[in-house]
Amino acid sequence: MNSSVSTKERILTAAEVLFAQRGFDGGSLRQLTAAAGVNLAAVNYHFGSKDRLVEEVFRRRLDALNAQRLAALAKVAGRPDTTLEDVLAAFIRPALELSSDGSGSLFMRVLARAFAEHDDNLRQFLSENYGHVMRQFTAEFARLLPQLSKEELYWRIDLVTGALTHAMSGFGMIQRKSDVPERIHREQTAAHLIRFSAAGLSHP
Amino acid sequence: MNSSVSTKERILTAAEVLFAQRGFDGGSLRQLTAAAGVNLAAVNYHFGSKDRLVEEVFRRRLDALNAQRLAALAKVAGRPDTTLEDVLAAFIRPALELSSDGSGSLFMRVLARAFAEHDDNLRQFLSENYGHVMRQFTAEFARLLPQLSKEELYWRIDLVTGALTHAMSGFGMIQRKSDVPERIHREQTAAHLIRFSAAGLSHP
DNA sequence: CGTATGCTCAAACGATCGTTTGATTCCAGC
DNA sequence: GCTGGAATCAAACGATCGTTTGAGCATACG
Repeated sequence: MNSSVSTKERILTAAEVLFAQRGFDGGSLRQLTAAAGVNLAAVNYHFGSKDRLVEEVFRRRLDALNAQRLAALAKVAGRPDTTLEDVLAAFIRPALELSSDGSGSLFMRVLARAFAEHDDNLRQFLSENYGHVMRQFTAEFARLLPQLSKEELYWRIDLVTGALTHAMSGFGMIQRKSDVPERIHREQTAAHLIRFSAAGLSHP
Repeated sequence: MNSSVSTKERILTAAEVLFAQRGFDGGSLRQLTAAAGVNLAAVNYHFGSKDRLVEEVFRRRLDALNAQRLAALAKVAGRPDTTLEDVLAAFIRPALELSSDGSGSLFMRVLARAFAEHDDNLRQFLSENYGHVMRQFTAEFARLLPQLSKEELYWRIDLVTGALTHAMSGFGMIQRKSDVPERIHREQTAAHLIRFSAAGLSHP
């Protein structure tokens, strides 16, 4: 009874769900392979180790996320009529829209969780692979907020990231208990985040 | 070579350090008891189980934190000349000042990590034991921000919590690499958080 | 002095972990 | 139809986990 999707992708999808629920240490390969309907040894065969599987889980989603962020930023960056809200939307909306493909909302919890764990290896991985995205956003924020010192700007962007991370990590959970359609809830979250962050960033 | 501090407290202190570094699942009782210089069985003897030890780690710090928060809030709540920044300071400063006793900054990472993990048991524990604190703060915020709807206020307080949690979780790490005295760094963090949050909370 | 109580200790328990192995099945290419 | 590499499988490996056990030690009380 082979399904149409490959074993590798079934593992990746099941990994997102399991890691979001139990964490990276808490979710075992036996639980994972049982949920995915594949053999236990398949993880080590296709990915080499559990750690490399975790890395692939991140890479698959983050590549798409940061590509969307950069594409959205490119549409508004450098233009004279661009507002702070435009740049914040480019930064925030793709992160929340990851949930549009079903298991994406679970991945957001995985990411937020890993981010909060401050694992040094993960941070280095994120910095190496996606640091240039943050650099581009920071440059555009600096252009729109010339009155802020570099240090002040870094501080405020970090607080925006914190609010976004927190909202992402709670997204899947609130969603579960609510009967509001996911799309609407996502829009509300994005709108609140953007307005809150714009006010926090631009205050004198 | 018995130290002057009790075995129970040595375990609790070592637990904060270990759990902050490795997480609750990643840190084992053998690593913990080795670092604390006590026997492996001491944890189960004094606390019953690893889970109850984790609970005690939280309770010891959070009792003090929320007592400080409520004391600070009581000084300003209900008064006609109280500002939004005053209430935010009562909410934020005790959380950051937990670091003043050395291993406290590690506990902040533990707490932020656990909070991000959205463990259902932990959330229930926090809600049952410290929910009244959040309720009092929410009431005072509502008094100072009468133009906001209840729903709008909940949203914004949640974003403030996210920014605070994020700042707390990064506190220990940034501190390690910096040569700025901890007290100064804490003041800067608090000042940025309060101003950022006040702007985000009070925007129209 | 005898003994009860609180605590510490080395050792072992069963369970579960990530990983490896070697046989087996599958399927494309000659 | 045969062959060879890719993929899957059950089974086992050694390591580590949280927890339990029972003997040993200390101190306080009758």
